[in-house]
Amino acid sequence: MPPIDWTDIVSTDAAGAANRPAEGPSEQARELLADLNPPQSEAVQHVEGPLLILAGAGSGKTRVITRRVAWLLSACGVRPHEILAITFTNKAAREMRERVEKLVTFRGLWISTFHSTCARILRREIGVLSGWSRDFTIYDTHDKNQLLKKIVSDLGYDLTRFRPAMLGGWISEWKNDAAVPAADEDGGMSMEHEVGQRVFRSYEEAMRRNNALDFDDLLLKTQEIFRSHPGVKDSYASRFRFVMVDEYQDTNRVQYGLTRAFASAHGNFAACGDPDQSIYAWRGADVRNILDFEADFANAKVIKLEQNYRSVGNVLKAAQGVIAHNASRKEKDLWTDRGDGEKIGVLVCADENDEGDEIARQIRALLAHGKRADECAVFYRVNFMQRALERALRLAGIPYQVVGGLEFYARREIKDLVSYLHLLVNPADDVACARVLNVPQRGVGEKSVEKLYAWAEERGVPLSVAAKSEEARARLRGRAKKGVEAFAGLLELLSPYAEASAAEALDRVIDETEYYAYLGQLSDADQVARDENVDELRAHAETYDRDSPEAKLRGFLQDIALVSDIDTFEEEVERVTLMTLHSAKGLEFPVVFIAGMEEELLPHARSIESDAGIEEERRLVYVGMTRAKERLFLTRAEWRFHFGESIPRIASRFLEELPVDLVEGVASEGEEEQVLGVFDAPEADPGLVVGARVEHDHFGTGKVERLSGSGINARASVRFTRHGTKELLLTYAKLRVIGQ
DNA sequence: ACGCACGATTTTTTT
DNA sequence: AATCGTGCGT
Repeated sequence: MPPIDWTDIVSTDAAGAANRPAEGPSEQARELLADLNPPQSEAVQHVEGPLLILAGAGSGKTRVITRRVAWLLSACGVRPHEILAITFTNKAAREMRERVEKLVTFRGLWISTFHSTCARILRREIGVLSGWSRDFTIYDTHDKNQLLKKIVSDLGYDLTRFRPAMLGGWISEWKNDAAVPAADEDGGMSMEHEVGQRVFRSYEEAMRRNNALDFDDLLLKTQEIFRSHPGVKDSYASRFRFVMVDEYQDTNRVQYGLTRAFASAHGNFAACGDPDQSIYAWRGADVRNILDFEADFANAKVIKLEQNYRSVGNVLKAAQGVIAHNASRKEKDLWTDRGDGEKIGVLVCADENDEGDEIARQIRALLAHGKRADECAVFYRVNFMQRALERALRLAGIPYQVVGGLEFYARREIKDLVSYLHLLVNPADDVACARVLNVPQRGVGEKSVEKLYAWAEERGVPLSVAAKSEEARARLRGRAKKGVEAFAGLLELLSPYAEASAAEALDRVIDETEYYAYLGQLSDADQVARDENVDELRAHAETYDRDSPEAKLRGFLQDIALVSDIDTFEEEVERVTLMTLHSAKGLEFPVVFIAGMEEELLPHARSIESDAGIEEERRLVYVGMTRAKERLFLTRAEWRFHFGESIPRIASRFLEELPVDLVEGVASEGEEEQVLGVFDAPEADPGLVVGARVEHDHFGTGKVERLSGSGINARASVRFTRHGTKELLLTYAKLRVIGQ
């Protein structure tokens, strides 16, 4: 379909066009509907009023959303800046933008996550809240824990009893519920909660002093501004005449409130989601948001998308067989007109290494049958399972990429450099300052940092101000004093670069701190990797500058604060993908493996006590299974290495919920493991040698130029008379030898 | 101030 | 098994 230039359709009268009734859709706009089924088409053409799209797995949801955006722009005279589309990840946002761009050309459309949207709004509006400026830093979980650690020890509590991560979890819960912790049965507040409350208060004060916001704050402060300054809210609400939220089943109450605020002026709100794929209740997502949609938005139109275009019948039926066991669930009829496909492979393995090897073996067989590595994915419940799988794939020589796990931006060297950058833009950021004060080593130890902190706190000024103050430095002596002086000089030198482009500022920091030299003297096993990571960060910055030249360093920092694991996932590369089940949401692969189908892992031990917990785990399995287009394998191990010891495992209850007739390769307890049928490499034809003339069903006759690999990976390079040279996998391409 | 050794603790899932 | 934090010795 050729791109449509919406400016042509909307006409020259840009200001008035949006308020006029839509003219009949053009020929080109009609093409947007051509290949849609009736409910999809209806959803795309819905313009005014609330709309709920209940989209089953693989039902073409993304296609509907992108088409609807294109439809609004090209057929309804809506201007791009009047649309706000919220996605679950930045990656989804990027993809949606690309897909809409293929249909219509536009500028100024807001497509991003809740967090990015709020960050963007706050950069403009946060001035109305006292304490924060537009240069605020976004603290990630690590930064937050650092700050909490300092607070807990300043307040004199025991860090092993009150772990920062645990307190951080509580604080997040309290904030999002807008509630203080509940009292105990006996009416009093437990010691834990009392400490928690105290830490909470200190934390909030510190965040204000540091001009910092955590992930929760991004949403909450936006909401707060909308409440206290209705004018601000109205300006956004009237601007965004059309609001769309994807993955609505995974929104929390604050996001729900924000959604209502955005849609308050026009009521043109479209939500899209699937209650069966709600997998984030543990971080506050509330399925009621989607279940109560019709009650919340009067005259809501509800459209169900029930045709699955993704999976073969067996995959879909198996997934439905599992999800049907959820009691609290609305019935749904998903169907597919693709064939049944293969049965679901269930593999029982000895231990986690065997499980990895088994998966690697299956993948090699699939590769031999013509699949590409990037068509395969392996999902798992918890990150630590990644290691055994990686080991097996590496041993088998199968290229792979891991999504998430050890995050790029969590690495030490990256954190160091990014902290310098944050400090330039936001000198009040004490967490960043404390981190880099002695990086590279300047002889400034813990004691000296404490002295500077004390001086700063007496005056209520940031740590960086203390470092720059001669008066504060007078409290130090010797090497420490010299070191802080050097640090202050460095900050002075770097400060103009707060206004520079991301790459310029970063390069300046790297040069002035002699960061590569520092990494060099760091006697460290993964030194090379650290260098590479820094290079990668520089490349990131350069790319960012090129893509968004006006955004500069500030924009870059905001961007990288909000990247998620899945955002770095590359689909174009020919590699097997390893990721958690949570990351897999919204993706699809021809071949899917789900590893670790064991009790206490899937369902996870921490979810096992409550029915709600079990049901969420079941939905997680459902999400994983429905990612598969053609072939699905579920694996489990009978022993697994955990906490340094081998532990016997029992099969996941979800395996028993699979419809028996859709499963192959099951080994019941104690029985010999069966091998699934696909893998045996056919005997190689002895006449197949370099120089042999061969015939292929598709490419006709040709001559063998080169042979490589062996067994199921044996390949031949053949120059065909009519089709040129092709590299063929022998187990897949049936070559007949017809002469020498 | 810094390096090393020991011991504790860890594993949900993520914006 | 591996990381992280603590405490001790230099």
